[in-house]
Amino acid sequence: MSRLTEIKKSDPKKGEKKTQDDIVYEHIFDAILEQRLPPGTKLNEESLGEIFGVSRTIIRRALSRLGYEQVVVLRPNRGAVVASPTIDEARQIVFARRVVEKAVTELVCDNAETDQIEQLKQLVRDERACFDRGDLGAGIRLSGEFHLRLAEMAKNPPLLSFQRSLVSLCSLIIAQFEKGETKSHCSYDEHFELIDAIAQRDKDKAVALMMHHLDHIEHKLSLDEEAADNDLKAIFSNVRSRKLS
Amino acid sequence: MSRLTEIKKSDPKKGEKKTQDDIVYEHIFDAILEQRLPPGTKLNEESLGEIFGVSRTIIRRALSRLGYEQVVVLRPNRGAVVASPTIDEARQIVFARRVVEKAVTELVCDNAETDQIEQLKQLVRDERACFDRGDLGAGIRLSGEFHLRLAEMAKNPPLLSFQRSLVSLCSLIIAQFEKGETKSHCSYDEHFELIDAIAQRDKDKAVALMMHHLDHIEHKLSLDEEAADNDLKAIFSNVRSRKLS
DNA sequence: GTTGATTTTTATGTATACAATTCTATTATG
DNA sequence: CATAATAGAATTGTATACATAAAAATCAAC
Repeated sequence: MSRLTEIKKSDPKKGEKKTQDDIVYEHIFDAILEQRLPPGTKLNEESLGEIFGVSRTIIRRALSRLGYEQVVVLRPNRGAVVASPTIDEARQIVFARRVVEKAVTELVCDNAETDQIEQLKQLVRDERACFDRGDLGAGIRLSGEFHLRLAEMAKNPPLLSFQRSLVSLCSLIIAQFEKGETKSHCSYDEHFELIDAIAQRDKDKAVALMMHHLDHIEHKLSLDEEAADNDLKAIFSNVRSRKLS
Repeated sequence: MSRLTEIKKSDPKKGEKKTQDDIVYEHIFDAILEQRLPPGTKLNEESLGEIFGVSRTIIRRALSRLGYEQVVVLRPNRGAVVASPTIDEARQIVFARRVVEKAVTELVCDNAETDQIEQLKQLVRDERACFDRGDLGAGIRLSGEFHLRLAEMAKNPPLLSFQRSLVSLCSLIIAQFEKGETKSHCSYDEHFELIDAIAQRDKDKAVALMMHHLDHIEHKLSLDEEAADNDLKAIFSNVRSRKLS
């Protein structure tokens, strides 16, 4: 396999303290968020090493970090795969996100500065642009970044770190349970509403909007559950009329 | 340095799927929780490797996991040290814990099974025994385990993983800001009360008790802040009567 | 042809060697 | 005497080699 991405060792750009495994981590992370690496994909250490032009040491570091965030599943002696949460696990993840997002939203209403709010708006404009031009992958990533930016604005590093894990897991869930349907991704409307509520320092409204926002994800899960159920029933609809083995 | 702990490679005990870095991770984790490794301690990779009888590869894995949980601080090219949160950071950690513990407590009130509650009680009895016999270290660890057990009972893996990080950070905070004072560690009383509320499925009471429990930690921080302030004032009380430089 | 055992191959886990960086001690200089 | 510069030691970062465990392929027997 050829080296798609050469990592320069000495790239003395401003403020770049990123180490090599950070870069690999972010590339894989983004690829998962943008659904270029769908749930279940095996992540071979040597292949990744060749792709990024680094040794397995670096790849393993990046993978174990992703594993800690539960975005990939590390199976001892059997390598890493992109996580593919069940519907139940997805519900638990969304629940955890409700808990965190509520706290984050309230903190942001208290602490947000006006220029930060302006930056948020720009981010959502970018998000809208992506969806408009059909770039789903980048759109989903920016949608996730919106929520990460909120967590940053809450100025609580532990919550931010947890949010990072939850946002990527949610992107994974969306990737897994929302095959093909694009229209549901018009989340930017809700993002704009949320920003307005925050700008008005209206905690109750902002939290309500956020919960409503999460309801949408959860609703999809129920739909999918029914669909899967129907599929199974369809697949085995002939069982009763046949001899069982 | 001698090998304090030999790790057997083939120890086919029941259900033991622990890999070597898990074991190293837990040993260091426990040492931090029990305050045998005080905040600020440098964690030298080679020394740790000799102590545990493994190569730096394993040690680095364990350290980066601890770093991800923010229990140790990883400074690029400069090694790992046990985290020593400032009072502000401590407040943020306690805040995050309020958020998680509230959710956990409510979930546990809904889902706790009677035999789990009995196990909890036993745990707190053990905790009390530790403090009674003066084993602060083990007591603090069991106190932390009480909260981890609650998070397990909430049956929400993402919340549990976050709780794990927060509990160890809180132990660190207690270690840092509560030097010498033992009497404050009579948290087991509050733990018993909390168990009762859970057994009665009284959500409001349980949450209130939990918040009150966390108030105690936060109160310590304020005390310590004042103390530090007083110390500084005492140290420099002679400045005004002296020539400055 | 299907099943099961055995070998071969591939991938992961761990140790080690070397490179790059930071820390420390010594010396030089004002 | 303090400060700066520099050489050396110690420590971390990365690549690689080897050990070990899965997975795949081959072959045997039925």
